[in-house]
Amino acid sequence: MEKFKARLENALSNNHTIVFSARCTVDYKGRAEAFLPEGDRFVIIKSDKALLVHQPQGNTPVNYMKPGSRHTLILDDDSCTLLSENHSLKEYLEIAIKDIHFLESRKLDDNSKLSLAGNERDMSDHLFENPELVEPGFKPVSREEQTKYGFLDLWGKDENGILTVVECKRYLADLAAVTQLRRYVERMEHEKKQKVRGILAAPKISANAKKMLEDWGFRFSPVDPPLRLKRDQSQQNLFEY
Amino acid sequence: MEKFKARLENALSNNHTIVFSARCTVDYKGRAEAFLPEGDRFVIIKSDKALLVHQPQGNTPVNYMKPGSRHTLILDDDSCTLLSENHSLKEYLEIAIKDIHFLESRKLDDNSKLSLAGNERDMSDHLFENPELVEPGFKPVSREEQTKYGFLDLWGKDENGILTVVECKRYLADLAAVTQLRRYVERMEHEKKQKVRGILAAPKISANAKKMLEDWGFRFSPVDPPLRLKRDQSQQNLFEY
DNA sequence: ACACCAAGCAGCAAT
DNA sequence: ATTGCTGTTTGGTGT
Repeated sequence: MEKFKARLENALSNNHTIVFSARCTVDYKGRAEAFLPEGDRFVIIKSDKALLVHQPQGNTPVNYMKPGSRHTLILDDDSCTLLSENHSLKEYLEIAIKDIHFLESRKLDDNSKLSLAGNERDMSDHLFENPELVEPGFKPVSREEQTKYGFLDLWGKDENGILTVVECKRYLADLAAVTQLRRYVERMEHEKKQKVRGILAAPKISANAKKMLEDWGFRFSPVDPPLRLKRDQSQQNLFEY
Repeated sequence: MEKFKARLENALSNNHTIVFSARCTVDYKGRAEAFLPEGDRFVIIKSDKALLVHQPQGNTPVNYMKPGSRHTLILDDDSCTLLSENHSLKEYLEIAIKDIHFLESRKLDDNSKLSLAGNERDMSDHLFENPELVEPGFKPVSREEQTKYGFLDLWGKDENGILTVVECKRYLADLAAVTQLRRYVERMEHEKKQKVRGILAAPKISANAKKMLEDWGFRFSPVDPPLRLKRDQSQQNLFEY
């Protein structure tokens, strides 16, 4: 335990990224309150002092602390407690450690950022540049525009010159997407004192959402998910088969 | 590299939970497409075959694969590639490994589930049992009820017997919360053919949301966040100071 | 399986 | 800092 404490504190003070495996219980108190009974988990502390507790299953950490937390190890007789505090967020986490399986730490050298294609912004860009996909005669005017009643993905005029608001969804359009569109349409009608049309552009729409959309006189425009990243020849790889 | 391959494959076949640190690049193709240039990261593979790539900063993994993926290590001359595939989700991830810093794995014994208090359900329970917090004279009838137009947190009758729908939010009530409430109110008016009131119960509301709420004749009821877990004396601990 | 919704949401951009 | 909104959202619940 003393060895563990020394290694952990050294790693923390050197801004290493740390992972250890331990049998433990976890207590959390902050935005909510939670307790996790005894079991084996991996604990990660990053160089920005974010902390993650991972069980052997599932995509998400079972407990965590935000970056900028303070971590203190308190030794008991044959156990120890890792206390994580974030006073500014009023969040506190306590890992009662019964047994330590291993600890590794390392100064990670990584300044890279993920580049990603195929998000909703790409989709509204795509529709802005290919307006006939929304509907024939659609003339886009603006996209990604902030208003008091929300943030418009895309708007323009239809073939008859009527103001038209388009809300994009990458996958299924649901009830929330319809109410979102409706809010934008109403806001624009109120601002511009004229009739405004609403179009929901997505690959799919749920039955309930479709009914609500039609109740409100809006239109669904089936649109494929946005294009993928173009990659040069050197990045052609094992994906193709 | 051959040693790494042998250890990784052994750990995978024994359903260990694995963590290794490596200098690598990451490619993802699936719901979107992404590329992460070279850097040092931790990679975790869980016993359910979920995979996470963590950079030294930030709360969330920079890349990941869902549980049930298949992982294969392909050896090159002085490097190797970890290929993760999820055919049913059509997702593919490729980690091109330049250097390995360490690998640890372990069979984690953990059947525990997190117990959590202070979520939105607790809040609607609390208001159901203490209806005067919503407003004087409010008589709750039902909560957590599914309808065609959505899911009602709480509804009942006000002091004058008027049907009243309550939407709860644990923190800030925003524009989306107002449109959600509005959808429920309209649905219930349509179903019951009578006037229905709407109340948004939350600790706070944004200025824009408040304006929209009032435009629609709804009311904001300031309500404290829900109660925390009660803990017995044996669990009184280091949090208190 | 689909749909709807909360999340200790996180992270980002714009005000 | 607050607000609004997307997310390779995740995870849970109900139909």
